[in-house]
Amino acid sequence: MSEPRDTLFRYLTMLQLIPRFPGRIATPVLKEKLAERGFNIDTRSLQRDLSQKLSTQFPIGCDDSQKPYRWYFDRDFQCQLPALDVPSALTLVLAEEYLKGLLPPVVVGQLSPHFTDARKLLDDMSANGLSQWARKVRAIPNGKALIPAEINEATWQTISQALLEQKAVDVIYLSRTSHSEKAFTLHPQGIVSRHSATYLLAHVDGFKDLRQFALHRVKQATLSQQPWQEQHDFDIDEYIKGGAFGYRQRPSDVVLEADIAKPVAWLLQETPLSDTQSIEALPDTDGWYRLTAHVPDDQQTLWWLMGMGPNIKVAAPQAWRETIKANAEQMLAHYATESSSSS
Amino acid sequence: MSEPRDTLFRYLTMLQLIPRFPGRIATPVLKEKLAERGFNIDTRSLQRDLSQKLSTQFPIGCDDSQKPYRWYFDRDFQCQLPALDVPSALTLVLAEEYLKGLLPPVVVGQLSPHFTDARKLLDDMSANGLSQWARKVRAIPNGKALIPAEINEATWQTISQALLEQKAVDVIYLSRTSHSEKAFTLHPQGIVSRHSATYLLAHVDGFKDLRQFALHRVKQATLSQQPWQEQHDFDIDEYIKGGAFGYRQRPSDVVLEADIAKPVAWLLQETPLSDTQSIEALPDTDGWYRLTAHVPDDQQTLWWLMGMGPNIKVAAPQAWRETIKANAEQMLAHYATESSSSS
DNA sequence: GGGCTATGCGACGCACAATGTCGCAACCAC
DNA sequence: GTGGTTGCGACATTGTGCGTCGCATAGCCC
Repeated sequence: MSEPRDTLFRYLTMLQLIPRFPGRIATPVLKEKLAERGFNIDTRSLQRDLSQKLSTQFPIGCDDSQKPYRWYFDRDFQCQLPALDVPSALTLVLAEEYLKGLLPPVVVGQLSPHFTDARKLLDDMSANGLSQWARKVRAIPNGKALIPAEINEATWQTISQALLEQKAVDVIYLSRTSHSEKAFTLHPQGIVSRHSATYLLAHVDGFKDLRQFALHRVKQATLSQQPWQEQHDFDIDEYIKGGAFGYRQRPSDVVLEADIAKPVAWLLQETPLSDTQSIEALPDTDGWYRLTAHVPDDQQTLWWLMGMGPNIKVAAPQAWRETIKANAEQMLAHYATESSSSS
Repeated sequence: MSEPRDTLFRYLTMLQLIPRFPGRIATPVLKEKLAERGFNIDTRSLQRDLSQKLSTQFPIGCDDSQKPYRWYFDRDFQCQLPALDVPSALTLVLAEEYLKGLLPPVVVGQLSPHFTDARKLLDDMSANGLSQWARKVRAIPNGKALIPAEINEATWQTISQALLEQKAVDVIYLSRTSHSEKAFTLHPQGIVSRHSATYLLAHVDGFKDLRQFALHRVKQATLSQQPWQEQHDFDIDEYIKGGAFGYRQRPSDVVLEADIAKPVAWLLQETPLSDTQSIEALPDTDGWYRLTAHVPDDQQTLWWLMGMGPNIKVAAPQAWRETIKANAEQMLAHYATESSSSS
């Protein structure tokens, strides 16, 4: 079934099968994969295509140190098939600004071909002055950006691959005290990215309990020979809600009632707390409003409320009110004692 | 210069020049653009390629209601040239989870071809059970996720394009009080995305001052005939630092000194506040540490400190200490009065 | 309506590009 | 050495990419 017009398509398939640099693919493997997809082609043709057609027109390299040659794409080459349009490129730029503070640099780096692609498009477009756009677009992160924990590129590659392909990994892990390195075989069950750190949820080989491993403390990771052990009843959402990351959440929502100052009212009118919120002006107050909303009963919401400081007075639920009050009292106590006896 | 092996390359260029659906491109325009890029080809060949080669192998549509036919890609088709690898796909999934809470849905939607691509890869990969990965990966946002303000897709397209191509726009804008719609001609100077709302910074036609326009209050936007007015000395970072978004920042850093409880110390050891921070255990305290760090003197940092509540005691700078103390006092005052009057 | 232009499309034919085959060389394993 | 695997140059054949021509259709202007 070597229909003639297949040529273009076959080239495209080849280009898709050749991985970006850290990866490589050997000629016979490529032939095999092409055959799987219906392109039965002679080995010789493949060789010709690679060494004469593709590698002269594309940033494709060849590792000819071993005999079945290995082919790979330049690390940062990228080509979108329908090219990016302007709005998408702008969105990518915004996305990058946000993600830089949220994900470890290496992980964002994983997407760098996309981002550079977007930047190039924008640069090319405003032919007059280059990088005009860079002076015009900003993302202001939601909270304070801590410095994301560095993780090793190879680690990320291995761990993410192991998780998704359901394999075990052998890791060398730096324990929290930072003094002892230990070797484990882990059975990955999930990944949670939170704040600026990323954690692998896994069983240690031979144990039943799930533990968290900070990826930036993994010194080395390789796919393991051990068969992967699945935890059948694992539910990552349950796990998180269970409080494992300090985000305990009771299953049900609560009704939040609070008085809020004008700036908060404005903010919430634009970006509501929930889709059932109501805000009503309070009479006889200097610009205060009554807020009612169904919100999840979790740590995040409580923090947000506390972050608003004196601009918000929580009336219900009672528990939150108590917490906030106790919190303020404690803080005050700190500063009161500290100013007199600051030892 | 019709070197023979150009064919593949020409096809690729064509595929890049054909825009995704909302856009369309007419055959003669395509010919023109190809010529610009060095592909001088007969119109007939172009037509043949489009109607016989590409549109049978790719999700490409044709609007033949008017005579110069218009061609376009299916709305959600996407093809990465070096195909996505597993780690990149996983990163995209994480990125999407974060961005959903940060950018308006339509803007994230702009990237949906990328995300669906990633999901498809992951689904295909774990051939055994579909969407395995979806049960294994979570991103926990940094702060409380408010509901992102909805904006109109056409609005985003028009505004972003106008900003980047330096054009004026005619908009119909719903004023903050939500009752009156007004028509303006705006001269876009920048876009700021913050929390879950996105703002256009622009001059109103005929005025010199810069104003903020929330994109979700723009009811309609079209490119204007008016020539674009630039504000030459505009610097978006200065503007933001000036406090326009409630993030006043003094130019210099300050030295933060504070006592922090053990959990905070752990957090900061993993994801530091700044690259100069030091954390030392305090003797004779039950797990408290002394933190010293150079941090920017901005609202964000102050909020973060306040968010830590009683787990952190700020010693310097003095101004922050006062602010936090005053804050706690005010809050306590709220609850003290309210608990006596409202219960 | 007539003529002009722009566009799409079928047909034709030539040149040359794509591909399979063969033979040889290099390398590796045993 | 021997056999298997892979890369590569050469060659012949096929057929396809592409320019060209002619015709049909649809506007547009006088």
